[in-house]
Amino acid sequence: MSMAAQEIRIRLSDGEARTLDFGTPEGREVYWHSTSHLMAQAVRELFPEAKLAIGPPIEDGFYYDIDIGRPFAPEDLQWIEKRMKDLARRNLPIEPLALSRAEARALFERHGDKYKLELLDGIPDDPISFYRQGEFVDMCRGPHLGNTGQIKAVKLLSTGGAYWRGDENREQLARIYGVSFPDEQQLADHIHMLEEAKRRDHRKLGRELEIFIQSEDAGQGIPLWLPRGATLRRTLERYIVDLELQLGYEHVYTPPLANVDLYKISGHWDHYRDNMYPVMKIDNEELVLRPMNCPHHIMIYKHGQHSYRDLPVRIAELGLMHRYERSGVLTGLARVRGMVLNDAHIFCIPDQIKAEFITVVEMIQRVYRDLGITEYIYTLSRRDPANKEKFAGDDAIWENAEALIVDALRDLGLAYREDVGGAAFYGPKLDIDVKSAAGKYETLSTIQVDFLLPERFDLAYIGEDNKPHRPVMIHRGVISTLERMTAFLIELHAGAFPLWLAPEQVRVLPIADRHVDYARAVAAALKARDLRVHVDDRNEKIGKKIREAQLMKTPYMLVVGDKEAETRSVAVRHRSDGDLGALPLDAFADRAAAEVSARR
RNA sequence: GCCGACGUAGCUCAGUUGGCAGAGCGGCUGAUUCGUAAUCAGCAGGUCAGGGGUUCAAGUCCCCUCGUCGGCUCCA
Repeated sequence: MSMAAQEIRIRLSDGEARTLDFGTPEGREVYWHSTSHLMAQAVRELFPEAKLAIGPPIEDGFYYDIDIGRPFAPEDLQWIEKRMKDLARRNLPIEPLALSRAEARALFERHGDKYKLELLDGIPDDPISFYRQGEFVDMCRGPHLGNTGQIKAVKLLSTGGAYWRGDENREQLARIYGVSFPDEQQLADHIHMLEEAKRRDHRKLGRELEIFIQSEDAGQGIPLWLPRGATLRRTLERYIVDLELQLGYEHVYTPPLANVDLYKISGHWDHYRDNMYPVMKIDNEELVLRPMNCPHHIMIYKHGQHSYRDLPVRIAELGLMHRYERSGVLTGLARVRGMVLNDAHIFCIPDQIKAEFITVVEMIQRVYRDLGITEYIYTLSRRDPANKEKFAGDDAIWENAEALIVDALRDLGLAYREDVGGAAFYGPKLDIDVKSAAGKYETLSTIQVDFLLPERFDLAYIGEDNKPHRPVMIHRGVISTLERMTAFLIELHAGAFPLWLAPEQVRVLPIADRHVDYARAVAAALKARDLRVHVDDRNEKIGKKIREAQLMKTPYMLVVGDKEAETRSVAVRHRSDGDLGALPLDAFADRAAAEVSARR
């Protein structure tokens, strides 16, 4: 992509002309917004009955929600795209236009534009800002490009359903997604990037690399981990548990079934029931599959008395939980119905919150470094002071907690976004959103301060004054669920996991049958160094064995033949660096073991 | 859950206007013993997602169910 500024000429609703750079978020926003209008114009010409809803720019393109009484077919997109190109080529001026409320209403009524009429009712202005290009007029705040000719390269990407105003009880509209650029090469690069994301799709790689499968018979949203996937998962489990033990967490095991009363006390039964499986009545109990682990950890905290000297108490678990997710949202390992969360609950004195927060953030940074995650942002979710009734606890507690978090973030020197009103009902939180291979940010880690559950479960510690006091809970998840983290890592690394995570680290490839014994000896020596190694002892040519090891993205392939067997060496091939030449077996073992412990 | 598309061998996919279910890879057997991305030959493998219907005849047309994919809504 060209680094030079790409100037685009725009026009504000008052008619003033300005220039923007397509390379900036504002520039792209205007550019794509105008492209969505161009698409609406094309659709209107091809489908005169079409009722337009909304057509905003999004992070990587634009969409327009349109009602033509049926969904769009792929062929429709071709026609629309072609018409858009014609309209762009005609280089129509895009001009602002002020219409009075009455004029706007008359215009929409003439077209039967019921969605626009509804939007109009929500806009207080009079007159109202419109833009016109050729025959086409759309209500819009703007700004827009000065003319359609600046739209050089357009691609309509996909269609889908969308509810009017995002409300599933209202009309279902047809949405068309697209993207556009000032230059054909940029479009080609963008399409290439989309293909690359598809190539990395963890569902595709998960099957090809034998990480997991889905079984129709086992049920929806219940992936089955294959041996190689289980090895990857076990590596993650051991890594995170060891790290947590080092950092002063105590690990526990609690079962995924619970008496529903536990979740009635916690409030989940009221707030979260739609995501829970129904109650199972057995003997005299009503059992549920838990959607979260917190109440179990609270039971463990409550089991004994706690002195202020013992706090913070950090209870951790790789906790199995089940959540009912609507069938349409299930996605490979990324969105499932049964999952294992890297969960912990820190019970502390209020003035320990800041220090605990800092420790958890530092832990997350370290874990990301080890996993190869480099791009992420912090989001502080606060209470909305204008909407206090949605949040539990009094002002002083909230103000104090938010101040502590801000203070901690300042000590850490971290830039962060704020999401006012995004807090959990029980307290403020910090989310860490990680950039995925597809370029989208998703929340993998979270740290939440909770004043409510200690209250509901009547938790206490004994203070210096020999009286009971209420502790604060911090809920924190570092590596998310093992399912989602695995999906994320597959896509991040395109299946080529760093050596320490690779399910199969080394594959030994004997050249002929007479080298199999030596190959097995090599494997045994490497296993003794805790390396995960297999021997490909099939009667196949070396080229084929290499090809298949490459396709499985095996980090190291060791070719062994007469020369190597005689000198107790291995011919090392790396999956991305190629043939590295021969090394003494011990030297290779040292090199690989060092690479594993450095987690490179 | 809603809208749409799709579902053929373990995997990737062909299969004409309805007329005998196919290929490559993989698997098995045999030959071959080979030096950095696919050795050759033979064989086996199917309730065409499941159920119902139309028809002389259904992988193909219609209906229902299940699942997958793309969206919406929601989210670790």
